[in-house]
Amino acid sequence: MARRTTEDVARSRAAAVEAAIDLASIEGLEGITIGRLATELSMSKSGLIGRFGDKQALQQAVLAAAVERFTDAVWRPAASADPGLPRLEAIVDAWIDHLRADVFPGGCFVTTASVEYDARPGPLHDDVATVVRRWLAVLEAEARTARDAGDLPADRDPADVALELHALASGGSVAGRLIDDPAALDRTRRAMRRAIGRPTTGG
Amino acid sequence: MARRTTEDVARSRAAAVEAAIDLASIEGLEGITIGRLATELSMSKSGLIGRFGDKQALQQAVLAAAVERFTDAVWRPAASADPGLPRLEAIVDAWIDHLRADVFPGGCFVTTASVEYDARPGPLHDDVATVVRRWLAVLEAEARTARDAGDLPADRDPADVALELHALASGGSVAGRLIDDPAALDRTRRAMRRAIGRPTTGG
DNA sequence: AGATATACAGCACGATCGTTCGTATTGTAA
DNA sequence: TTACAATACGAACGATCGTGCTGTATATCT
Repeated sequence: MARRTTEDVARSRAAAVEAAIDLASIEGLEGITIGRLATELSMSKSGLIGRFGDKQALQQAVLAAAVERFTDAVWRPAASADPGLPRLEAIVDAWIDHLRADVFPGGCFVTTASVEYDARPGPLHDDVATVVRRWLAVLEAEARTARDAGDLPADRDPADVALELHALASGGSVAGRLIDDPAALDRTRRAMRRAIGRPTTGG
Repeated sequence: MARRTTEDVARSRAAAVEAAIDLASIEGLEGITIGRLATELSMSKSGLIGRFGDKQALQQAVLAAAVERFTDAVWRPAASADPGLPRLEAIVDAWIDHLRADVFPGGCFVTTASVEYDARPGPLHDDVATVVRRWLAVLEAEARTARDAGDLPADRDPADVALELHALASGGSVAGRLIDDPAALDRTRRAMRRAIGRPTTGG
C-alpha cells in the first residue's frame, strides 16, 4: 500500500501541473491564479500551493512539464528519422501536426511564455530563454548536418534556418489561431518547408 | 483660452494612452492596471478611468493608438515606394528598423496582443483579429501586385507571402528579444527577404 | 456675472490576489 | 506503540484589483 499512496501523491501533483498547463496555454503563465486552479482541481488554495512552495515554483514546474509535452509531441516522433534534412522535415511535420491537434488548448505554450517574458526579467524569463535556446540549438545542429550533407545550400547559415523555422511555427500558429484561418497552418507548413528547401526546388 | 483647455484635455488623454502603450507592450494589454497607470501619470484611479468609461474601453483605445504608432513606423515610410515588390521590400526594411529602434519598449505590441487574445474570446480578441487581418490583407495585396508584375514566382500564393512575412517578423523579434540575440533581427530580415525573393536568386 | 457641464480627487465597496497560519489526517519509520 | 514527515484543509492576513459615488474646482456658454 505504501507504493500506491506515493504514486497517488505524484499523480495528484502531476494532475495539478497538467491542468495548469492547459489553463496557462490559454491565459498565460502569468494568468494562472492559485484560486482558480485550486477550484478547478477541487482543492484548497493552501493545499495546492503547499506542494510547490510558492506560485513561482508552480509556474516553473508548469513550464518544465509543458516542455516535456512539446518534446514528446514534436521531437520524439522525429528523432527516429535520419539526422539532417530528413529529420528536419520530420520535425516540421510533427510540429505542424502538434499545432493542428491542439496539444496545447490555447496554442503553443512556449510561444505564449516567450511573449510573456521576453521583456520581463526574472527566473521565469531565464527558464523560458533557456528552453528556446536549447530548441534553437537542436534545430541549428540538424540544419548544419543537412548543409554538410549537401541538402542545404553551402552559403545557408544553420542558425538562420533554426530561427526561421522557430519564428514561422510560432508566428504562423498565433496568427492562424487569432484570425481563425484554417489554412494558416498549411501556409506555415509550406513556409517551413521552403525554409529548408534548396532554392532551385522552387516554392 | 478655450482652445487651450480642450487641447490640454485631449493631450492628457493621449498621454495616458501613450503611457499605457509602453506599459502594455511589456506587461501585456491584460497586464495594464488602473492603479499602476494612474500612479505613473500622477493622477487618481477614478480620474483616469473616468476618461474612458471602463478598463476595456481603455484597452481598446490603447490598441488603436498602438496600431497608429505601428502604421506610422512601418507603413507610412514604405507607402511612397512603388507598389509590389519595391514596396514589400520597403516594408520589410521599415519593419525591421522599427523593431530595432524599440518603437515599443517591450517588443511589437500587436504580437503581444495577438498571443494574449488568440485563445480568449471577447471584444479585444475581435479588435486584434481585425487589425491583423487588415495588415495581412495589405501584405497580400502587395504580394499579388508583385507576382502579377513577375517579381514573384507565378505559383507563389500571395496569402502565403503575407502570412510568412507576418510570422517571421513577430516570431523572429520575440525570439531574439527573449534570448537576447542581437543577430536575430538580421536573421529575421534575411528570412523575410528570402520570402519575397525569387527562388533562383538564392539565399 | 451667473448657470451649466465637465474633470478629477477622495473615498469606499466587494472581490480576488498570493501567502501564512494552526490543525487534522494520513502513511512511514523507529 | 510512538514519533515523524507529508498532505491538505479552513480561516485569515494585507494588498490590490476594477468600479462606483460624492464633493469640488474649473472651464464653457448665455
